[in-house]
Amino acid sequence: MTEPSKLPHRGVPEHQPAAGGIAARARAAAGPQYLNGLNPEQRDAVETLDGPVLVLAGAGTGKTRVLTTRIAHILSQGRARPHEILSVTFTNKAAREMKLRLGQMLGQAVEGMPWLGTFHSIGGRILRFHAELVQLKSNFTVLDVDDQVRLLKQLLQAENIDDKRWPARMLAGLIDGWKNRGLTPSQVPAGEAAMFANGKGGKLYATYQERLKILNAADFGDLLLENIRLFRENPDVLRQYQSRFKFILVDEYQDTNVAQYLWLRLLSQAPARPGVPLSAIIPGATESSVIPGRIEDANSDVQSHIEESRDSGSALSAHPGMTEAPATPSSPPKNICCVGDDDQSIYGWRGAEVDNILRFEHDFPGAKVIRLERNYRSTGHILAAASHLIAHNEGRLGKTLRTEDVDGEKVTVTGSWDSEEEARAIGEEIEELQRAGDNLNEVAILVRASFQMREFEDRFVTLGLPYRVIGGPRFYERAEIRDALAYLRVINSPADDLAFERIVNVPKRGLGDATVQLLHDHARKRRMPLFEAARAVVETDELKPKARGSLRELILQFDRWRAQREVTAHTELAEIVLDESGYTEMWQKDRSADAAGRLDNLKELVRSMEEFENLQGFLEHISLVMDRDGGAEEEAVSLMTLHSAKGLEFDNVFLPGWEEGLFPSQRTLDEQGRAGLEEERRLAHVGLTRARRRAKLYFATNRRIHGTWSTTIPSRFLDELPSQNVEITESKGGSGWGGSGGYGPSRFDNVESFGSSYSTPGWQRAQANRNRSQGGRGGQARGGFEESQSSFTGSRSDASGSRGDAFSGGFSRNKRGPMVIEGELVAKSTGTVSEFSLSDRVFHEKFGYGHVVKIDGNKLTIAFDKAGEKKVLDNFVKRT
DNA sequence: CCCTTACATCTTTTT
DNA sequence: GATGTAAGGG
Repeated sequence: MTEPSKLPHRGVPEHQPAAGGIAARARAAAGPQYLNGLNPEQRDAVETLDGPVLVLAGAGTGKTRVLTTRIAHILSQGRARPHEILSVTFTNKAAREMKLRLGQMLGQAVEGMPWLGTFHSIGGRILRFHAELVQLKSNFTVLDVDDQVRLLKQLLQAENIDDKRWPARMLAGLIDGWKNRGLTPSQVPAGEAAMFANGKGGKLYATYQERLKILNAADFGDLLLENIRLFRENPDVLRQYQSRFKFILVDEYQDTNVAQYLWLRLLSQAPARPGVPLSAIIPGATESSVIPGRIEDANSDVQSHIEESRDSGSALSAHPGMTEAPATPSSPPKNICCVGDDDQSIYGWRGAEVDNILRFEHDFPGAKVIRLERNYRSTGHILAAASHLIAHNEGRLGKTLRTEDVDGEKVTVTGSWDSEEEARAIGEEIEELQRAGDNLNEVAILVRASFQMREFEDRFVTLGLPYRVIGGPRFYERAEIRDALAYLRVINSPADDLAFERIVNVPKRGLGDATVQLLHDHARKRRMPLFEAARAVVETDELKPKARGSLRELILQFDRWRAQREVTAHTELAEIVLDESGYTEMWQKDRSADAAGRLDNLKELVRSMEEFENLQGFLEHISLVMDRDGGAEEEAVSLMTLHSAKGLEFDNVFLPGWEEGLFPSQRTLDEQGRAGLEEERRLAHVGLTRARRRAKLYFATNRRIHGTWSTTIPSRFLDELPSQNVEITESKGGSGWGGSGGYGPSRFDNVESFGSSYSTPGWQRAQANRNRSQGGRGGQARGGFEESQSSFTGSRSDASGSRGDAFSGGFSRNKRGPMVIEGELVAKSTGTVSEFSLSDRVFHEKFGYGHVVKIDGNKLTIAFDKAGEKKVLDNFVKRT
């Protein structure tokens, strides 16, 4: 606790004094006001306006400041007007913050930046202008995951596919993945399309898209994918946007997916004369010199990317641009500036392609790369720990974060007996901080998975420690909000079948599955929306009198509301609808604990409508811009996942649950192999770099996962921390462990006695593999891998080298996790012949007996007698 | 048609 | 261990 009480930068990391030399200072003095206080690299990033620029901005290096200052610079230099700058972010929050900061920098006039927003909101905006060109109407509905799944469920039923075996959610995930990769139904690789429902996947995707058009709806993926299609099929439209956007800025570029990449690429192909170097393009010139031929080249260029991705069957190589030559030099990309940090790419599982940032220079020839490596956030020890950890990753551009700050306190690692003790220890430490005068707003607990949160909540409730959970279900994803929106959607567009179906029996009106089915049949036969079908059906005697009566009543209500819409303010209309439909009443009568909260949410929804001019405008934006951000700013500890912590910073950061299987997540390791491990490591890096002054890591020896207690092993990431920046402390819980002084090897010897799995053949074989590769050369497994990844040797030997690592020796060699990874790599690279053969009878601890149906290296597909078909590693089954 | 019981499932989640 | 979803009985 010898921390100096005031650090010069703390709390204002973006307003540090210029740290450059005399020359830099002189330039700064000469330049406009807003450039003051930028360091030389930041300033370079702001002032390099022409040509492609990639700003590699490490954690806490002033990324947002560079982006906003750059916009200010473009505007003040008269290089473009506000509506000629395209500036995309991923989150509404980031967009809001940029608007806010720009406003502060420029005085006002930010309203004139219509093209500052998220990928999806800008994509949606463009799409609405040209909706008819992609078979939509401009008031199309944006569906969320829920609607998507329900629609797909219907399609599955129509195709007579068992949605037990082929869940709609899975198909939704596949389609989402395809859209993320920029693939329209016809472009999906045949192998992948066949994966779902015995080859029907591709067709289902196609019919899904058709249904969306009939429903006048688009899902999130469509906002970009249909935009790309729009541009490709209508060069004149594309040209219009290409010449409008003089400058393009992209935030968090490491998180872009293929679709976003293609979209950016289309927009950034400047219509230019062949052979004119980019530097010669002066502002304004792009407008006048439009040469159609070149645009088509730009188009077909991107088209060929897509074609290519279709041809290559594998998901990995499907990334366009991975193998082909650089973009046509004669149509140079224009002024695009991407800011990102490959070390903070944590959304790979959602389709983000780290390769986009890794290949930037290749994709945009002549690109200038600027590294921001001066960290203005964390103390020396924290930064060193984070840097050393992330250095274990192989696939990165490489940055070295520096700080001029003091070393501060070492990063601490604390072991506890179980997760309960972990929560207790953290609770006590927070109370201690509180007593010492720290603000609770500067304390955060970052967990890997949300189920970890409960334990902390329980603890904090008993301690009376105020906390707030960040993340969780979004406001508009809550059932009551979606119900209310569904009513409004049916009023706005009677053809919105999904919305109609959602509320037709909410509250209960005696219109159950049978009735809905009847309406569906009727609607399908006459190719009309459900609502129209309902109108027709009530005139017949197909329904029982009771159902018929309530359906007629419902239709009359909607007719009345639609009429009222003309004469009533939209907020008032919403209140009337919620009231008259009996929806509010339904919750008022509900005696469950959260009913009151739901009613509050409904009020909040109506309140939020005030910001929009009318119902139409509200509905257009609601699904894109509604996010929580609960206002109440009382002093409280923040509790959130590592993912939602990105972009935030706190004085004190607690990082519990650093155990194998949980963090790194076993599932990620199983599914994504080495890439997954690296992403987990980036997540660890993100976690550490959130901390300004104190980062505290924890692991528990026992944790309850899925209801049963299991013994866990400290995360390998702990081993990867540099010992000189880490301090190992004893848990204050005091239970369980005798104080044998820290947790040395002896402790982990203890741990091992718990795990019976350590004597299994699989474990021993894995250990043998591990030892071989530890030895460096020679191991057959290792050799195979090195052949395919030539750069691996150097970085890895450094990484696993014994010097410096905090936990080298001792238990770190005895961990279970790495084996799986190594084993998988072995399987992939050497194609080791499995000791199993087809139709062998096998036994699995969890799934029971079965027989082998497919062998892929050491990965087996086994048809279990009871559990069905599963993929397992051969380590986990025994021949019978 | 609604309510009950059994059963499986169980990261992360910007839009 | 809790939660949500799907089939069965009233």
